[in-house]
Amino acid sequence: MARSSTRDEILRVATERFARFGYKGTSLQDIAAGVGCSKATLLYHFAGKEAILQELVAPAVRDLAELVARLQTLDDRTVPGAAIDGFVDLVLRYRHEVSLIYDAIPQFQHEPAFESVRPHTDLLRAALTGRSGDPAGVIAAEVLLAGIAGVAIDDERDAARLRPALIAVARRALIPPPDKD
Amino acid sequence: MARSSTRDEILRVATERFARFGYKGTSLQDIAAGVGCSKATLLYHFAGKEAILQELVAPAVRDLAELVARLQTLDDRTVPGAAIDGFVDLVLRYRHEVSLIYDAIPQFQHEPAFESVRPHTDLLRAALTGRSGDPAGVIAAEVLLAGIAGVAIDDERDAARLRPALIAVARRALIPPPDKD
DNA sequence: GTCTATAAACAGATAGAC
DNA sequence: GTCTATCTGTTTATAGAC
Repeated sequence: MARSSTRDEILRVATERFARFGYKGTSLQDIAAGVGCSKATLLYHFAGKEAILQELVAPAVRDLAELVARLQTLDDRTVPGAAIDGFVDLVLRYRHEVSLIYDAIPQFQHEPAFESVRPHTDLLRAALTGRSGDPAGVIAAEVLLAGIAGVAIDDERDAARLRPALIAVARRALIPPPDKD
Repeated sequence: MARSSTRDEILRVATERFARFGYKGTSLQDIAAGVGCSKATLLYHFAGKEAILQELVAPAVRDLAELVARLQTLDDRTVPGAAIDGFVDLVLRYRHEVSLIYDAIPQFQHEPAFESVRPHTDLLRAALTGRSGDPAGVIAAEVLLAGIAGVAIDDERDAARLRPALIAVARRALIPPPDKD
């Protein structure tokens, strides 16, 4: 498996444009211009605009599922730290795709390629709170999930520099310091 | 000042649809259907789709400017707490509008109605960090700003219940606990 | 596999009747 | 102030030549 070029280039340009201007804000024309081909060529390689989106997010959705499955094996005490590390790594590995998923979820949440995202982020949120169910903790976890994803879209910044800062803020916000009595 | 009805109803429906599906994801047709009138009626009351957007965000942008101006008068020690309280209140007062501003900024940041948003959020971010300029602190502030705005869009939840939880997570993440030596 | 040409649907916006 | 009808441009997608 290797040679394809045009197909890969379409995916590369589409990922970048979708993340910058949103799914609705990017036309096939825009992508074709970026690739240097015609719209018809795009639609030779993909069944439609939505098929490009689905192929784009598939690896990120798959890795989210893997992360959540791995977290299920941990106990309530160790799971928040692992969830933080895992989510930050996921988001930095798929910066463009994650922001695109946030963008497209309102429209495509019931499409096959997206239907697992909501339940998995629910489990991830539960893992971040040590499955405590505490309402304030749940809200804190949501703030961190949305915030980390929102910051990661800005790919001007070096992932290696971003990673420790994102992990640090999440730990400070979500993991209570040990009692001092 | 009182009677108008149709015009107010257009703004109400547009705010809700823009927040749910994004500016690009909402057509004049969608808004007209929600209001129960024709597209032509929309365009009698407003110069165009963008004019609806601008009128929608104006109060939120104005209050953001007021908040930032007020924060400028505070010293570096007290400013982070005031910035957190002020931003949470702003976001809860304009839940739909704030998420809409996040959505529309990439496209309209240079339009008159939006041009003050970036500089003001820069000042707000600086206020959240006590103007320390510490890179990790700046990233933490961005995570909290984006995360709080992201959570506030979900208006299923009671603002009175959300407020203390949002303030608590922001304080925990952004304001270092007093030294214990 | 890639192109040009074109279809079909939809967008925002206007004209003019009521 | 609201409507129907229409214009114009853009969108996704297809047909068919090369």
